[in-house]
Amino acid sequence: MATIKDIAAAAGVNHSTVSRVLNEDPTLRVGKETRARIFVVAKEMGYRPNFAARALRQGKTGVIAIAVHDLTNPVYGQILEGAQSSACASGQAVLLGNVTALATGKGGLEAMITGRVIDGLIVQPAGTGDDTRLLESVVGQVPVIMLQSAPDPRYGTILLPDERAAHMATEHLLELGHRKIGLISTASGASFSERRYLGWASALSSAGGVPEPAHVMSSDSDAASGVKATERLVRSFPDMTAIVFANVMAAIGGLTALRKAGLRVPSDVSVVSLHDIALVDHVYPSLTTVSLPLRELGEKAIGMMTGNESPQGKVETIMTPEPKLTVRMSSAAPR
Amino acid sequence: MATIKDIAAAAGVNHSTVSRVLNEDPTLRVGKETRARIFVVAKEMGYRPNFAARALRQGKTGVIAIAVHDLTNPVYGQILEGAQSSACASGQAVLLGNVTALATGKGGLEAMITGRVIDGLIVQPAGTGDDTRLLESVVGQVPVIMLQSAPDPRYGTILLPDERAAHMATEHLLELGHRKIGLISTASGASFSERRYLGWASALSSAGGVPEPAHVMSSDSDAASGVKATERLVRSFPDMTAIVFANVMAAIGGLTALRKAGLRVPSDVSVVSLHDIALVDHVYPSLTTVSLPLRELGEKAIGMMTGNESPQGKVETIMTPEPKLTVRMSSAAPR
DNA sequence: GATTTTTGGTAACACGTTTTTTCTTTCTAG
DNA sequence: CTAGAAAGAAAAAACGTGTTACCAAAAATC
Repeated sequence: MATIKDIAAAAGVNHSTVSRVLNEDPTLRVGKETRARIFVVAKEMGYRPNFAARALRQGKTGVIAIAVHDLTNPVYGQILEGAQSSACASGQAVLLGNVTALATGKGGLEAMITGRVIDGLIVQPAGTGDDTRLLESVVGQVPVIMLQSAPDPRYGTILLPDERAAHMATEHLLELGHRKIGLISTASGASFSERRYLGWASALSSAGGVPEPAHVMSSDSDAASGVKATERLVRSFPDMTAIVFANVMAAIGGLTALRKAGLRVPSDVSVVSLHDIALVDHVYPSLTTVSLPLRELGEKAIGMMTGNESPQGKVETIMTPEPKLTVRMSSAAPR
Repeated sequence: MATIKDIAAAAGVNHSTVSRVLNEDPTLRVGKETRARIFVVAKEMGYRPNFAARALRQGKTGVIAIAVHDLTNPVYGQILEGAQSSACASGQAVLLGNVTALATGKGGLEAMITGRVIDGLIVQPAGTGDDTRLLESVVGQVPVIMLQSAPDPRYGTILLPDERAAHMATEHLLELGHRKIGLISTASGASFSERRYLGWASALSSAGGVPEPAHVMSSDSDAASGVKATERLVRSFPDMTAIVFANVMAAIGGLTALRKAGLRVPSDVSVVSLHDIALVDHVYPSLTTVSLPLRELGEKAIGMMTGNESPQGKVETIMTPEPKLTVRMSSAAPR
């Protein structure tokens, strides 16, 4: 509650001197003991600059919004945690948004941007129409970083090593001896779906196989959608002996679908999924996964946003930590 | 980017008149056509009030922080979604915090509060020391609402019908014919753990049984912790034929533990859990659950915070929608 | 001894609102 | 016709910062 003027009065100086001392203005020359006195007084009065006043004067708030679709999805949760902790470390704050609500205008994001509440926006797109609507309405008004999206000069982009991870997942199945390997992909049209497809395809090719686009089914990143996509795949291609899931929530749904179809995992069908979350140890059978650096994705996004250059047009791919294969019960050699 | 002065100039009036017209100041009398002109000009120039300036003048920001422990837990995700959508509807924004980070001071919440960034704080405590540390450091500085906590005159409280839900879960098992029913509770000392315990105990009592405190094991609200608690329970009491889980993530871990212990669900041990999340359809076997109104919890919290009276000391229990039992594969009559 | 330079700060304004006060004009009642 | 009320709106003040411009005195230089 103490303002800069209270500090100034207590220290017996002008309030502008307090401001300049606390902000370490290099153009101000101030006596050694005056400076010390100001610091002491400010500390003991528990002074904190008023956020609104500072934001008004400086034209920025230090608040970054991050929009995801589905807060109940642990995959996004990890990204959020990364962003959150990274933002805290640099004195920023993270404002939480829901893509669907935002896109429909109900989220008030529009007002947040034009009202200069937020300094930047980070979006984890799902590859749906909502994403592009949201993007169109905000790009140019505020720095935007799209996670896992197709690079574009209008916004910054951060990518995961999707191709590499999908390649590793597929390779694992190939090494076990599988040859008929399907892919449950993420939303068609999304940039990361593309890259994961390429990883799957390249692994098959380098093993002498032929990647069949028909062996790919699209799914959203949730269990219910994974169920349906898996049902489609096993109905169309009953001879598949293994499936790569581009998203772990879809994979969890996939296990349900396979069970209902009377297929045993891994003896009838092996399953490998991207995204190594805690949950995969607790589904049955536990899922073999390839991890992706999700936390780092969130961290890097904040880093790019708070960097001194504008994020526009920048593209970064996260290379460390590398994707890591963790073999669990859902994958085995074909019978 | 258009300011109120730009609107004023374009409409040929003083900027204060614009402000009062747009905010519908009832004490202002203004000509019919002047008012109309101001509205038109404001709309076509796309005017939005500057957030910082308004916050500075009004002494509040319209931003509410909500702190949870674990963003990757779908249970908390539902609470967040409820809070988020409710906040949006009333023109507020939700700032996301992590309890652990906040408590250690690294989260910058302290600065957010003393800097008047946030108008209020909603905390979902886990019943750990972090919660109380966080609480002590902020209570009195800003309105606080604790979810699912023991009521206290210093903050507002919102409760779920925990006892009723736990009672229903236990009753379901009793009706199936079970008599030896254990409880995997949530963090000991937490207020909601207490209430869930009472629900379990009262159901047993009213069926003529005797609730044994030894048949209760504490677990945190995550799968790994659920594994350990379940192991302890089945090791100590191999004759249990059913278990009530106070938290669904613990239940998911519990399934893993039972499987490893060689116990079949539901033929050897029946399982019922609180919290009806999408995931329970996709574990094996699918979980019988009793739902709790989590979204409503988040919504109500925002409602209490934005209500005209101070939330301090208020206590509300959410009664609608009622807890609902959904029977799935994990519960059956004992052999 | 006069002028410049350095030291150590102060004074004032700007940021964009909201709110309170004040001012002019026009209507109304007596 | 005139006092006062009401209508319609402008002016000014305030919120707490940050920043630019400026100033007085002391010290250094010419």
